[in-house]
Amino acid sequence: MSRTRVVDALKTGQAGQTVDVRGWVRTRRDSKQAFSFVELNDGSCLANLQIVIDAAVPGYADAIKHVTTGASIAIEGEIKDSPAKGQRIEVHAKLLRVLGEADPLKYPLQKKGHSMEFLREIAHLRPRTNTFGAVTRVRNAASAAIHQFFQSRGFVYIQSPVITTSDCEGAGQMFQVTTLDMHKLAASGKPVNFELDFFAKPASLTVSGQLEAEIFATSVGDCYTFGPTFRAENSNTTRHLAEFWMVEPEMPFYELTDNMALAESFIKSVIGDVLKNCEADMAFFNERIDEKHELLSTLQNILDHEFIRLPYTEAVELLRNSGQKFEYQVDWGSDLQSEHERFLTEQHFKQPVILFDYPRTLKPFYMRCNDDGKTVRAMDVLVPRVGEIIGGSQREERLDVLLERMQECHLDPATYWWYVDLRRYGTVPHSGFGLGFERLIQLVTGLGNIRDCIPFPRVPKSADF
RNA sequence: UCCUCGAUAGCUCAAUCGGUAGAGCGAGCGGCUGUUAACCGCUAGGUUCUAGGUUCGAGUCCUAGUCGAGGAGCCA
Repeated sequence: MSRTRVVDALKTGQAGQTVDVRGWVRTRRDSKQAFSFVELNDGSCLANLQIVIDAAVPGYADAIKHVTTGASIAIEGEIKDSPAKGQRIEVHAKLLRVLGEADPLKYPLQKKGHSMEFLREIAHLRPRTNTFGAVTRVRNAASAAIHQFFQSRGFVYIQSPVITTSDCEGAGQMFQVTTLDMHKLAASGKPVNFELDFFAKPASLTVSGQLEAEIFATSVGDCYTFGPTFRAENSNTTRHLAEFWMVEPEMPFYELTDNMALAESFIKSVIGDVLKNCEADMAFFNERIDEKHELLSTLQNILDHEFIRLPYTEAVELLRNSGQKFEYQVDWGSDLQSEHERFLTEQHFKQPVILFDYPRTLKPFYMRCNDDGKTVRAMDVLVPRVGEIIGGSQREERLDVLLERMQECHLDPATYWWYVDLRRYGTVPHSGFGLGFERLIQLVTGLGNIRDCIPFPRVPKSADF
């Protein structure tokens, strides 16, 4: 007999069927003389399967002692309609095997709730909780939805390199990659000779796959990357990770307005898919994670309305005339503070906002310059709860302007020779954006801290597991 | 990196003016019960984050550090 997953047993199981179910014990409630109730979870869904084990099961008296929270068991039994409220069906065990015990004195997970901080310290066990089981399934569903969105539109999935020797876009501090012996180097007191290093030059972990994606956008067409990126910034916030996953589509012949439209339908599509495919998990987040129980309505609101499109210059005007008191003053030419962004998306519009046409001085060299000479075709998508979830732009496709901009940003075109080549040979208008995957998970799950949106968070001073 | 707060039982926390370290939950045992975040009783469980210092006496005050949380900056 093959194993039945709990999700299938609960969904389609009918009284009279014999099943083999296996998983981990969440709780056990005893009726001393008669039988025990066991809540079995195998991770296939949020809900547990209730197992009834009575004294007639071979070895009951001995085995039941080891059926404790966290233990793994295998059950052969018969599905019956449950006489009590709380579940449609239950399994009456005929055979019980304890596969792996979990010493109740030592097993760290209790029946009752734990703080998120504590669970981070036991990241190897936290997927066994309701919350992290749900996060894991939602993260999976969102990944699938992302590929589905792009694949159904003919986008090509590109694997951009994790190790790079180009200081891409200066998007942030980079983690160095080396095989040089640091102890020897430090002891020798001599300067580092990178010619002796593995790649014969300084190498780092990537901060973005965008520049590589542009190569493929200008060859195979619409494409996207979806992979890990690394920032060695000393950021200690609820919205930053040193290692995070980023989705970066890049499209030839797209102007900024096309880029915005794609970003909007992308976010809506993924949220819609997750709501549809993870109903129970999403209901759980709405009930148990979001204190106000507004998660589902917030997400539905995002689906139901068109994103606001607001030029940076108008946003500055709006903020200045809002009557709202801000800690930081709003000036044209300086970046909006998160309090300003939050005001726009959470209080003023109460829905996602796409800000665009930023001052060129605030943005990197590759963004396309507008004719006004002051702004570039940049866009940021702001969402309630999370803030900036997408950053993107139309790329500068004109060789002369690009070179001028690189000079302005004190970048050496020789370092970016291959990137410049894309403008030298058959250049086309093109656009793209980057979406922080964990921030999307934050938005969808309602979790307050991004460290709970990735299985094993890497942040300053912490990279356990 | 900066600002604020915090670290006490397995977990979540309390401990008044500097004077014998407690509770709830969890766990063990017993009872009760088609139970379901079950319920009732009993029991065990402590290097009060680390290193110094002040004091007759420090969980409590001082100094330094480590780690955590929230906010800010940077960004996705």
